[in-house]
Amino acid sequence: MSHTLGIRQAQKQKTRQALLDAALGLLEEQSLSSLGLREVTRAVGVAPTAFYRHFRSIPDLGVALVEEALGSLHPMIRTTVTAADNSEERIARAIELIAGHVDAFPAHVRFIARERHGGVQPVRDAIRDQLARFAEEVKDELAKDRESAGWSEDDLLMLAHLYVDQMLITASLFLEAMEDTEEDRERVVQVASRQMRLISIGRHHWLD
Amino acid sequence: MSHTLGIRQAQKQKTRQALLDAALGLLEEQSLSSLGLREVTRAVGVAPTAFYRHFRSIPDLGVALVEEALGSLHPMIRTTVTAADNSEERIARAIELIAGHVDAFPAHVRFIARERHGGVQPVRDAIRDQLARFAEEVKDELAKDRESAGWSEDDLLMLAHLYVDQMLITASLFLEAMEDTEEDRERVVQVASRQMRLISIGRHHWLD
DNA sequence: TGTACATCAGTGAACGCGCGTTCACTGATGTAC
DNA sequence: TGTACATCAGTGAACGCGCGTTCACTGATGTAC
Repeated sequence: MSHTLGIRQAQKQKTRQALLDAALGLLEEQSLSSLGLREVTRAVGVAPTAFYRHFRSIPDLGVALVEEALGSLHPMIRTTVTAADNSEERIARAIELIAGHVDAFPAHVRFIARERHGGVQPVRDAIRDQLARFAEEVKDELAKDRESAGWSEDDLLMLAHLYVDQMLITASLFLEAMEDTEEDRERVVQVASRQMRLISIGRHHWLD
Repeated sequence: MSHTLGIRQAQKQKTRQALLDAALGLLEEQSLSSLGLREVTRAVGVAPTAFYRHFRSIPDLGVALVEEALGSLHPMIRTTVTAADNSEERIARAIELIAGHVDAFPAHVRFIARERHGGVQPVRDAIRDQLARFAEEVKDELAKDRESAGWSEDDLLMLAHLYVDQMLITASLFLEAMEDTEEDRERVVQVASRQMRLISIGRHHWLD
């Protein structure tokens, strides 16, 4: 016998997820700071008051969206970093991974890029904390690489932040290029690859 | 005899500037996408309708703010890049320049960081265009350096974008650290310096 | 310098509208026996 | 299995409020003669 949720709880989760999805969709064209509670419930098709059964406020919903969005970025960043040393093929694969992630979760990527410096402080804080945790993980991943021999903890963390920021910049470029021609997208690939390569070269000669 | 504006035009410019200043102040705690016209006129002390004598809409005011804010960033980026080769002292000086600029124009820096990926498209477009122009200038500046011998135009532009992005990231870190202790600020200086150094090293060995 | 008219930055009343939040409610689901 | 009661996700009416925009206006500044 599988342990299923009660009908009530299952329905509640479904509505909650619908609110999150609707909000994410509406945030394609505006910032969280101007998103309205009624706007979200209207998009879902529930009464405005139903919102309060799930979230205290829009900023509260925003924080929940951070968890969801960075949950999806998590494996992407991890895999990308593992792939990102200075060999050409591995850099190319890392860039492809980022491009694929942006294609799969464009709204998540947009949300993080937009709200990272956005107008709602609890959300900014949540993103900052999650990205710091990512950087820590990336640091641990980098530490395993034999190229990291002789590196201090501080330097590894510095490099980890550089990689995380670079990935977000690249993801953001792919997002902007989503409706462009294949040629424009290729140009993004070229620039991102070269920037990643330059960082890899810097990493390689760091201890010279 | 100096050519002064008429009293009428001078007063109009003064009000216009007051609207821009008030908007910038209000944007410390929210995004442009949620900024209200009445909010801005209230802060200035004029009737809501006076707004229309100066701007069509809030996004229109936002575009004007981009010009103003990036006008102030312009000399900073230029000087920083000129200073940013791989010698330790020059990197330190570049970081100091960025820190000084953030101290002098925190609201401008915050506005650009926030609205670069914000919810108002015309403003995003204006920022993207201006940053692309900056990158072109930085490229021209880099081209003059003897270390750029043998570099392709594409590679120089790639490096220019990397520098511009890195400067914005650093500026944004200083902004977040503005109310922190001196120790926290020093940590930002350390990380930013090392990242800049790593990029410089990558640049130095690019043609190996 | 003075006068008569034109310009136009800023005003203030009025409008319709959507907002966030409160409250008592309903009725399906859950639970105790 | 059936019954009686409790829970609670979602409802719908109502509220006061601030919003963006329109319009005809005022009165200081500018201009022509």
